[in-house]
Amino acid sequence: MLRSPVIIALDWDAFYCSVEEHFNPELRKIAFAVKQKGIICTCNYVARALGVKKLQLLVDALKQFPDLAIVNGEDLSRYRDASKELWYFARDMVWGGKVERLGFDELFLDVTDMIDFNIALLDNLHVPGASSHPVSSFFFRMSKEDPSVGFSCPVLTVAGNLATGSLPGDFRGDNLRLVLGSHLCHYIRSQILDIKGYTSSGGVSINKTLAKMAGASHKPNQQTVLFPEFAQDFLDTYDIGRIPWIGHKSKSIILDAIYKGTDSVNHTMEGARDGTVFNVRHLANKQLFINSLGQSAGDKLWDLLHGVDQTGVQPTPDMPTQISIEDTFKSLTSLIEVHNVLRRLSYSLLDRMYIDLMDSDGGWLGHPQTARLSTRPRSTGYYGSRISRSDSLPSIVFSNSHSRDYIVDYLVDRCWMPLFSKLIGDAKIFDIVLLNVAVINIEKAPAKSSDITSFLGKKKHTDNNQLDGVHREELPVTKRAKVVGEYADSKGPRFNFLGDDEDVIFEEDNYGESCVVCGQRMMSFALEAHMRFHELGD
DNA sequence: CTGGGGTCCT
DNA sequence: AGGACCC
Repeated sequence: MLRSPVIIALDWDAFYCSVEEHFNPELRKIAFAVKQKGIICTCNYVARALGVKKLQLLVDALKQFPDLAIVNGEDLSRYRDASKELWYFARDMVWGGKVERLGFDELFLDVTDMIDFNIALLDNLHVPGASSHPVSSFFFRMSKEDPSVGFSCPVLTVAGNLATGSLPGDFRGDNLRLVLGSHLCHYIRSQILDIKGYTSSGGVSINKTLAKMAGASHKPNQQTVLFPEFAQDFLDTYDIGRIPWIGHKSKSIILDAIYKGTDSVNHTMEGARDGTVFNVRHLANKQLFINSLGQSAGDKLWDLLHGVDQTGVQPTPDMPTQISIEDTFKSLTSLIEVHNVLRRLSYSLLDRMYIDLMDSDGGWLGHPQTARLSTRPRSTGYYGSRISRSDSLPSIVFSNSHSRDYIVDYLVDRCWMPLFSKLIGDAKIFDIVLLNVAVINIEKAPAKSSDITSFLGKKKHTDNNQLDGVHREELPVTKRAKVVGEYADSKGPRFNFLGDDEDVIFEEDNYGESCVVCGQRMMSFALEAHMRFHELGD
């Protein structure tokens, strides 16, 4: 018999606020919001009770609620740290570590194996011929090895809310597995609250989308189970735009396709078209979805309307696939301003790389291959659209023998500024409201091994790619010996100088820079004044 | 006025 | 390189 997965969706309540309350418990009692620039990105439940909204403009909220306390949340470090801690904590409880993170505050847990193991234990208690399991209390085991690790739960009842308010016809098969899932969900949430101090909302169902939507239906600090026999009824009342993975664009395309040819006067406003799942299901069909959205997306979204979500839990890797730092401004119009911002962003980016890509010994766990610079021009395209340019990332960022200052200067002048020139092209005048620096294409470093020869044989090619010629020439010869020494110690690859046989003459200090405007070479510290010269001159 | 991040697909 | 989606 085909068994459905058991998926738990967890969502930390008002996450940024919870983190701030963790640092400052006084906040717990008052209405406060976390702001980023001119917007309230989230607020605690005390504030929500007053009517403060998420994503509300800060000025509007303060007009309406003059006493609302405001915390600046533009620096995400605290939230990122807390997010990682909670993710690891949850992951340690889930067999096989099958936990996927979505944003900073949501997790998907595939607990199918844990449920199946415990269902087998429950079945051993089953009396043949009896219509249901005879036990009202059951010890759910959280460890295969240690039978004393786990929790007791009443297996004849569901923990938390029911998505449609009704119980399933029977408590066997997949339904029983979801009932166990609800108790597991409750236990995991209790552990997270008791040990980490964070409340959460939980959803339990047979796939990620249904679990996520179930969890969102009762907040905060609650959980909800959605049995598959009620999934369609549950979904049918929702607007399609509220189904995860159906965004504004897809919704618009779908409704356009359905209402194509109807009187546009009557349907100028989105609200005039019925976008409920029920309505869309009955007015459209799979072929219409595929025709308007393409085979892949059409197929996927049509399935979603029917509670079918084939995407399993994809365990989030320890290393991110990209790291980016950005800032927004009213207006940035001069190279010197851009230069200064890129400098500041580069320090943050380097710090992030040290935190996310290094092990405790200072060895690199992964090497980004590409640097990407993104901007948002003031008023071209729709709001939020970005343009970007990328190039290979100078390997000096992996150096442990250069100062942070040196590496940042190098990055700004040799990487970000040239990319910025490429971005603005021939235009001498620009107006930028966002700058984002990112390192992407992060290649996982080979596992540490004492077997140097096999390691070299495998990594020779990529290591050669990783080392750009400029940097190779600039490394002082004393560093070269040091790096090779570390290499032999198998601390993980820094630079590969093997195969580079000829002796290179290194300059004492080769830190000259070229001005991106006129190409003149100068020391980095002179660049700022030089840029100002250009500003005044033009 | 309209964050600061992320992932995956095309 | 951009665009869709998520938070």
